[in-house]
Amino acid sequence: MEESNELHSEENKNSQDNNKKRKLKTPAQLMALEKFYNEHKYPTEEMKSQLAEQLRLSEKQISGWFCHRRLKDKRLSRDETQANGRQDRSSVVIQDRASGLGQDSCGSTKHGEHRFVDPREVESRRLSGHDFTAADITREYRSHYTERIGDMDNTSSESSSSLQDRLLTRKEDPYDVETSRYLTHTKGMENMGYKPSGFLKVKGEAENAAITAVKRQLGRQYWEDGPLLGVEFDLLPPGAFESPIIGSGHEPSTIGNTVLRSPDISGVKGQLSPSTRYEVYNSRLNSQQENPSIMHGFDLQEKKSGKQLRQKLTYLNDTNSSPGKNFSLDIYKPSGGISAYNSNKKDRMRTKGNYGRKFTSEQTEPCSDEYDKFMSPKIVQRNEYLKSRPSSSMEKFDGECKAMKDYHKPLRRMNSTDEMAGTKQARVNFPQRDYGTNSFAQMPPRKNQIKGTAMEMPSSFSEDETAETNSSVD
DNA sequence: TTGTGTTTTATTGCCTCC
DNA sequence: GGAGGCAATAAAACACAA
Repeated sequence: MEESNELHSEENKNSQDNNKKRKLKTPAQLMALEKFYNEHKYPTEEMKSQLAEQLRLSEKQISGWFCHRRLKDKRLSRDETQANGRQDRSSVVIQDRASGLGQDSCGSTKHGEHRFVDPREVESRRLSGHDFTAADITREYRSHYTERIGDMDNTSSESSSSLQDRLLTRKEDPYDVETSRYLTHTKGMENMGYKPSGFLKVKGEAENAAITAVKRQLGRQYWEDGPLLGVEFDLLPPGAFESPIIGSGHEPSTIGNTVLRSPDISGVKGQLSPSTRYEVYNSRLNSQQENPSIMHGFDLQEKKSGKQLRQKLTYLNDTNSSPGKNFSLDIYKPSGGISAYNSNKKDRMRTKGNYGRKFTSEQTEPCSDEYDKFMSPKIVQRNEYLKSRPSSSMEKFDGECKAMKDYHKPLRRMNSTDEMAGTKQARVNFPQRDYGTNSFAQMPPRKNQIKGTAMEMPSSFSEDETAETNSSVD
């Protein structure tokens, strides 16, 4: 350990030269990391190196971040499991079994029983294409990128297990509608050749049974595309939440033969779905980029709204991040961990941490285009992905980075005057937006959306997107 | 403004695999 | 033995309530 200590001390010296205190990752870095994490929970050294270079972080930091990220996933999954354990022990069993496939993304070598499938092996296999036919890969990519183009979540067999787990183990919450929807869809995907691996497969089957049981208990017909478990809700007034959540937003989104509706959140209390700060942040950024002014306007008015609204919005957001919704809401959503996942944290489903953090002058955006890339409108990402998928993630990484450079050139920060203007603008724009047919990125951001940091974050809002947004409204 | 609680980041030690 | 990873821990950064 002496060596490592020396190394640490050396690094400490170096780092301390720069800053004695720990540095927070910038949003760009976080997004990049999250995105990469969702694709590669166990990045190779080369990947780490490139990532570090691109994000201007040390490889050690990268490694550390990934490690902590995996731990976070694991911890959250565990907590989630415990939370659900009382209500559905079978779920725990299933989950534990499934964890060997990916739930334990860290593939802890300490847990020998999980070693039979090393996540790294899965990862490498995924990378190398083993275990998948070319068609499977194609399908995976297709489902991956069409389900949520530009979305950080992933449906790949293992890398999203954590999120899937969290999403799929929530029996007690209304979210299960989405879950069942997702499972239903998963079935469909099986028919299409998509085979959920490991956890998804096992979990899905069991979950269906549980959902069926719930349906029976309710004694009412379960709506595949309707309100939650036989509960009908009154439509929200168009002005609710200062956003047209209802209105056009209730127009079902149609993808293929699947009709997806934005779930009615009225009357749905609490039971927030998992959401990482990053997710929140991401969703905020999505909202912001869609129309930065909206954020500010909303933020200003929302401060008085309190938790209730936050929860609703959170649910909205989370609902949209549910797998089932991903088919229509191609939102950049990571499969990241949860910041609020248990009873203790339900009320904490608000933005915290990084998203409100201010970046010091020392904390420069390592790759503003990188940042923009991940902030990029879904359309751009869709085009990116559909156009051509780079042979490697890093290539894609680079490509996107460059692409976004051009895309967000016209961006500039708003000054306080702009902000005020934006606030006004927001009030005008809000009711016009079609949340039903667009991603929830266009939904009203939550309270505290980019509080304080809003001005510091490079906006990806561009004229093109303005046009796009407006056109969608029209 | 301050105290408290949470999250993130960094560090360290140990373990397992190669 | 080195590399990579996990777990525990401390501390910083932050949000929020009083």
